Amino acid sequence: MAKARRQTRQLEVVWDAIKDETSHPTADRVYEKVREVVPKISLGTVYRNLQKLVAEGRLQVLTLGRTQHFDPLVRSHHHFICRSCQTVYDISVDSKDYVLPFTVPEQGFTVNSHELTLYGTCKNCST
Amino acid sequence: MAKARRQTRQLEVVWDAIKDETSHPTADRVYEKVREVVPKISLGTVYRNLQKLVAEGRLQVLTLGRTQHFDPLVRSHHHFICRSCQTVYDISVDSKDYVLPFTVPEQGFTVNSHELTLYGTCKNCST
DNA sequence: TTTGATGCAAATCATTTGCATGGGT
DNA sequence: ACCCATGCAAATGATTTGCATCAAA
Repeated sequence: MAKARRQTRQLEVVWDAIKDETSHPTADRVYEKVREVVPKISLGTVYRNLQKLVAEGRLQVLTLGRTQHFDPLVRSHHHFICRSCQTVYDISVDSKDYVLPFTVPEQGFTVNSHELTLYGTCKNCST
Repeated sequence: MAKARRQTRQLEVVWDAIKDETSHPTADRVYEKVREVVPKISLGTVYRNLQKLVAEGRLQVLTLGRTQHFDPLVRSHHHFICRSCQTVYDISVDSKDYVLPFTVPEQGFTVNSHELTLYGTCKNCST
């Protein structure tokens, strides 16, 4: 049987806080934002709900350094990270002509997904 | 003036421990290995020397989850991570014609490097 | 001798977890 | 009522850092 999914105010508020974010916030950042609506929410609950959303495929996780960033844009896309200001930009893959034919090390390997990250300098930091 | 580079036994031993590794060891794993040669070395020193090697471009860092893995293979290559056993495989890029060209979000962005990671199931885990 | 490198332990940072209580269903 | 979700605080895991001492140069 499927696990009971429970509709709580906290989960709803966490989702509302991130669903339209394009800034790839950290859990802590989401916590601050959510606190404005539900001041008594705990950081642990924010983490638990973010995990839940990730498990459901409603969020994607991007690890930068040691910190997780959450990203509601789930359709296939890549990231551009500015080495100067650390800002993460989404790169949508409209022109899929850019997804490449992969060659895997040996026979017997199956590729299910991939992640492409570009590093460089963004517009703002190019001075 | 260039910073004084000091040749220590610890740095040498850390390098020796990792220079031919293909298993993408963590700092802790390197620590264990190095201890066999210099039992009194401290974990902090291992971290400091790994950082040093990374700064010099002799090692590459690969972050999996919250943990850094170190990789002496510095020539351009990608990674294949098995979702089942978490093993990291190197994929060398002989034909570099294989990722570029990139389309960046807007004008004014400069791409210096990129990282491509493939996820899937490796030979051993395919049963 | 000078001062960067080390060993040790305590500190930090992000995240997770145990447990008693609260609130969906 | 059942039992998942929450709040709180303590625990964890990886990495970093302060400081006195050591050892390359």
